[in-house]
Amino acid sequence: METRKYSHREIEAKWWQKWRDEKVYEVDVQNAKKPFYNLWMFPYPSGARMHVGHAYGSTGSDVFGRYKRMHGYDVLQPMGFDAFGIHGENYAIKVGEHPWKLMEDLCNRFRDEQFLRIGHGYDWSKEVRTYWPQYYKWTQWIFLQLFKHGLAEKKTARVNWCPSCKTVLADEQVIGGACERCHTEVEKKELEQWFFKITKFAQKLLDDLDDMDWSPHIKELQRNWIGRSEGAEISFKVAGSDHTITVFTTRPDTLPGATFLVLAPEYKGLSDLVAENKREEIDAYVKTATAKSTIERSEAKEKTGVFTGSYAINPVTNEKMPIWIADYVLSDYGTGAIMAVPAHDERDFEFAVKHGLPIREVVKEDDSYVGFVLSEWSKDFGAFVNRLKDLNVNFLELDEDTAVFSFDKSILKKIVDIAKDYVAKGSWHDFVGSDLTVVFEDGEVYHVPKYEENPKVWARMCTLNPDLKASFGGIWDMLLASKYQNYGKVCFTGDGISVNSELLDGLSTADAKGKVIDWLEQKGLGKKSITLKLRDWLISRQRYWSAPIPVVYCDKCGVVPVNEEDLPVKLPYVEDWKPKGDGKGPLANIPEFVNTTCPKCGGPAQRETDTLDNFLDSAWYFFRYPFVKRNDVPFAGPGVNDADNAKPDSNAFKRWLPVDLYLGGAEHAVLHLMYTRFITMAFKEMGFIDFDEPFKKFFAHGMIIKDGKKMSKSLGNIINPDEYIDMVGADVLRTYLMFLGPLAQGGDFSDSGMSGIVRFKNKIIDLVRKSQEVKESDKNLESKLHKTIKKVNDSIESFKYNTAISALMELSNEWAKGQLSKTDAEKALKLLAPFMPFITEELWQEFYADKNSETFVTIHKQPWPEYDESKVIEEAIKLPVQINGKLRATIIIDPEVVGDEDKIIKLAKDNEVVSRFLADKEIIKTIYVSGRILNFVVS
RNA sequence: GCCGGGAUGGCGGAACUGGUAUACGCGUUGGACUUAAAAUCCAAUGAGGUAAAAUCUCGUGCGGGUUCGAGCCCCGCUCCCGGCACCA
Repeated sequence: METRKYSHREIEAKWWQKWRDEKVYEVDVQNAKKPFYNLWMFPYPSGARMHVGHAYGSTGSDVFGRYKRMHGYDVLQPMGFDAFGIHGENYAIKVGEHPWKLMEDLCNRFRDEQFLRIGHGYDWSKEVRTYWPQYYKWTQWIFLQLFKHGLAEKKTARVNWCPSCKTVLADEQVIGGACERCHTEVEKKELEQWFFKITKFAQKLLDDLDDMDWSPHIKELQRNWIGRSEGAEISFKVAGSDHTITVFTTRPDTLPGATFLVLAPEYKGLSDLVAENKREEIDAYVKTATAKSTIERSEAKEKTGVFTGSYAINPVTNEKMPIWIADYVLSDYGTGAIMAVPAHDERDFEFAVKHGLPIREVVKEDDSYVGFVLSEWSKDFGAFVNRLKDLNVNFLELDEDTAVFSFDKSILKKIVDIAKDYVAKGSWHDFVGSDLTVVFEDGEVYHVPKYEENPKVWARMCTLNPDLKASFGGIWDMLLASKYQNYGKVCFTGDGISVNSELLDGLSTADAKGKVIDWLEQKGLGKKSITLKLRDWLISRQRYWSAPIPVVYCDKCGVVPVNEEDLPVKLPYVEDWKPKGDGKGPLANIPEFVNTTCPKCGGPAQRETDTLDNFLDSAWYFFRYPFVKRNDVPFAGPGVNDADNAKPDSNAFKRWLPVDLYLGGAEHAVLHLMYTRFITMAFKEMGFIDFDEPFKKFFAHGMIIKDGKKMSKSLGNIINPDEYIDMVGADVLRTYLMFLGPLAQGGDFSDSGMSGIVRFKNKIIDLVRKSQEVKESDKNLESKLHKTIKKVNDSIESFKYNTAISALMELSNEWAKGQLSKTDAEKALKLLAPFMPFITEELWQEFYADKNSETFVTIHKQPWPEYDESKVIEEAIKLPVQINGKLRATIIIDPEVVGDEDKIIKLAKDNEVVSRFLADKEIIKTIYVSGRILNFVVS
C-alpha cells in the first residue's frame, strides 16, 4: 500500500493553529452544561525555557482533561504564569534585565513556543499572570479583606532573614535552615512584619485532611508540618520572687522527675531571673548563643548552658529546681522554657550528666512488656547448651554464672522454641542472649539488638534489673569502660509505669498524664495544652518585584488600609529595583511612591514599602481563572458581591469551584498547597464562598530526573522538550513521557525508549489506513478492542497512563495480524487521542470527519468509545494445575464449564503430567478457584 | 534520630481481591528483505541445567512466619528516595 508521508512538524503546527483559531478548547463558563475544572499548577518562569519536567506534569494533566472532554464534559483547562515574586526577580538580577520586560517576554515564549506546540488543550482566553495589575489588584484586595476580618496583623517576631535574597521569609520557605530559593543559610532577626493568621485554622487544616481525596503522602507531609503536640502547660513559682515560669511539655506525667528548668537564651523576662553575681556570665552566654545560626546551634556536639542563680519550685516534690539557660531550648516553640526531666528525655539527660544535675527516675518500663533472666542459669543449663550446639550457636562463657550467646537470626525461631520448653517447665522465666533478647509473654517474641549496637537498652536492662546486672557482670563492666558509659544511667523515653511519683505511682503513662493535669488544674498551676509547629504566615517581603502591601501609615490615624476603590496600589516602574539589604524594600527609596495622603483623614501619610509574598499570588489564582474577564469581582461566590447574585448567570459561575482535579508536584506540599487551603478557609469564614477546601481531588505527579539526579541548572543536565518536539514530534514526546511509569512516580529521562513510541505511532497510521476498506471486524479482535477500552478507562482514571499505552500497544500487535472495521478503527483511534492529539486528529480528519460540515469538528470532542461487554468473547481458559502449590500443568477448558468443579478435576486428572504426579499419592485436599487455579494437596 | 514511600530480568516497568511472576516497551542475539546500510518484518531473550529436551531446579533486596498457594499478608533487618529534625 502506498503510504502518505506524515511530517510531524507540518501536521502538528497545522492542528495547534487550527485548534487555536477555532477556539476548540475555550469554555463558555456561563453556559457550560457539564463543568469539569481540570487544573495543573501554573509554572513560574525562572529560566529561559520550560524543561521537560514541566512537559511531564502538564501532559499528565492534559491527558486526563482530554479523556474527560471526550466524555462530554466542558473541561476548563486554564493556564497562566506565576511570574511575580522573588524567583523571577532573582532570575532578572542574574541576566541583568528589568523584570517587567523579562517576565512579559518569558511568559510569551513559554506560551507561544512551548505550551502551544506540546498540544495541551488550554483555554488561553483565561490566561492569568500574577504580575498583571488587573490580577494583583485582587491579590491586594484579599489582603484588605483579611486585614478587615482580623486575619492579618503586623507584629514583632523573630523571623528568617535571607542575607542573599535580602528579604525575610516565611517558615515554610526555609528548608533545612536555608533559603528555599537560593539555599543560603538564613539568619534570625527580630523585626516587625505583616502576618496572616494561618494558625487560627490549624485544627481545621489538620482535621479536613482525613476525608480529603489527596495523594496520601502529601497529607502526611502537611500533618507533620502542622506538627500538633498534645500536652500541658505547667507554671513554676520562682523561689523568693513573684515570677512564674510557664513551660510546655508532652509528658506532664514526668513532672515529679523534673529536677531543673531550662530557658532559651531569648527568653523574655530572663533578666528578672538572673542573680546579680551571674549577670556577666549570662550576658556573655546569651550574646554568643544568639550570634549563632539555627544550624550551628543544632549541630553543637555539647549541650552548653549557664546557671542563672535562681530556683523554681517543683509543685509536686516542693524541691528547689535550679533555673538554667541553654541554647538547646528553642525560643520559638512552646513557651521558650522547659522543665527538664533528665531521666526520661535524652537531651535533658545529656545536659544533666554534663553539668552534674540530679536525675530522678519516675517512669519504669512496664515489666509485662519486657522481662529478663530471673532464675538460676544452672538449672537445666547444660542440657540447654547441648541442644544449642546442634544449631550452630556460638557459646561464650564469661564466668561460671554468666553466659553469652551469638547466633544467626535465621535460627531465632528454633532457639525460641527450645527456650520455651524451659520456660514451660518452670526452669526459667525468660531467656537472654547477647545477640538478642528474647522475651515470651503470652507467646509474644520481642527482640533487642546486639548490645554493641544498642548499649542504651542494655544499660537500661541492667539498671532496672539488679539480678541481671549481677549475672551479666562482665558485660556491665565492658559497658562502663566503653564510650557508652554515659548510658549507664537510666534514660528511658518511652511510656511505662510511674514510680517515685507519690500521687501517680503505679499508673500507666496515659493515666498519669490525665491525673497530673487534673491535679494541676485544681491547683491553678497548669492546664491541658496543644502546641503546634505551624506558625503564622509571614507575608512581608523587602523586595521590588511583587504587589505592594496596600496600607498607609498616618501620623494621626496609625495603620490605615487603602480604600478598595483605589486598588491596585501600582508597583511603580523604576530603574533602580534591586534589593539593598538594608532591611527595607526598594520602594522605600521612591518618595513619589512613599508619600501619599491618609485615606481616612486626608493628612500626610507614608505607604507601606514592603511587598506581598508571592505565595499569596498563587494561593488564589484558581479562583480567578473562570472569572478572569470580570473586572468588578475577583471571583463569583455567594458573598463576594451581592449585586452579582442578582444576575441570572451567577449560579453558572459558581459551578466551577471547588476545582475538580488539581495536579502538581509534591514539592509544594507544605508551601503552596497549605496556603491555598488557608486562603480558601479564610474566604469561607469571610462569607465569600460556601466550601472549605479548594480541590476536590489533588494528585501529586512524580518528578523527571536525569541519570538519577534532579535536573538543575548547576548540574547542566536540563532537558529541553523543544528539541524532542522538533525531532520526533509532540505526540511521541507526550506518549514517551506517559509511558515511563505511573504518573505518581516520575521517571528517569533517557531518549533510548523513544524509538518504540515512534514505531507504535507509525504502526497505528498504517493500521488505520488499512482498515478503511474493512466492513467487519474479526470477532476476536473486536473482543480485544473492547477489553482495551476497559483497560484504558481504568488506567487513565487511576493515572497509570503507562498501562493504558501498553494496552493500546497490545491491541496494535494483534490488529497487525487481523482486521478491524473502519468503525472499530475509529474507536481505537479515539482511545489514543488523549496521548497523541495531533496524529489522531490528522487521521480522523482524513478518514472520518464530515467533509461537508460548515463548522470545524474535532476528534477531541467526539464521544469516547463505549465498552460493550457483549462483544468480549470468553476465550478458552488456560487453567493452571498445581500439585502442592507447584505448577505442574495447564489444561485448556471451555469457558462454559468453568463453574463445574467436578468436571474440571476430572479433566485435570486425565492430564498426562498431572496423573504422573498424582500416581501413588493420596489427595488430601483439592482447591479450585473458579477459572483461576486448581491445586491438589497430596501426601 | 523520627515520619512517609520504595526495592521485580541487562534497562523502564506489568501482575485483578493471596492464584500461571516478568505484560508492554527498550536493549541484545539470530534470520528475512537489500549491492550495502537505515527502515521494516519474523524469531529468541530471568538464571541454572542438557547433545537437545523437558512445565527438572532456583528465582520479585535479606532472614523468618502465616497459607494448599506469597511480588502481594505478618514479624525482624538492609539499602535507596523524599520530608522533618535539639519541636520538649
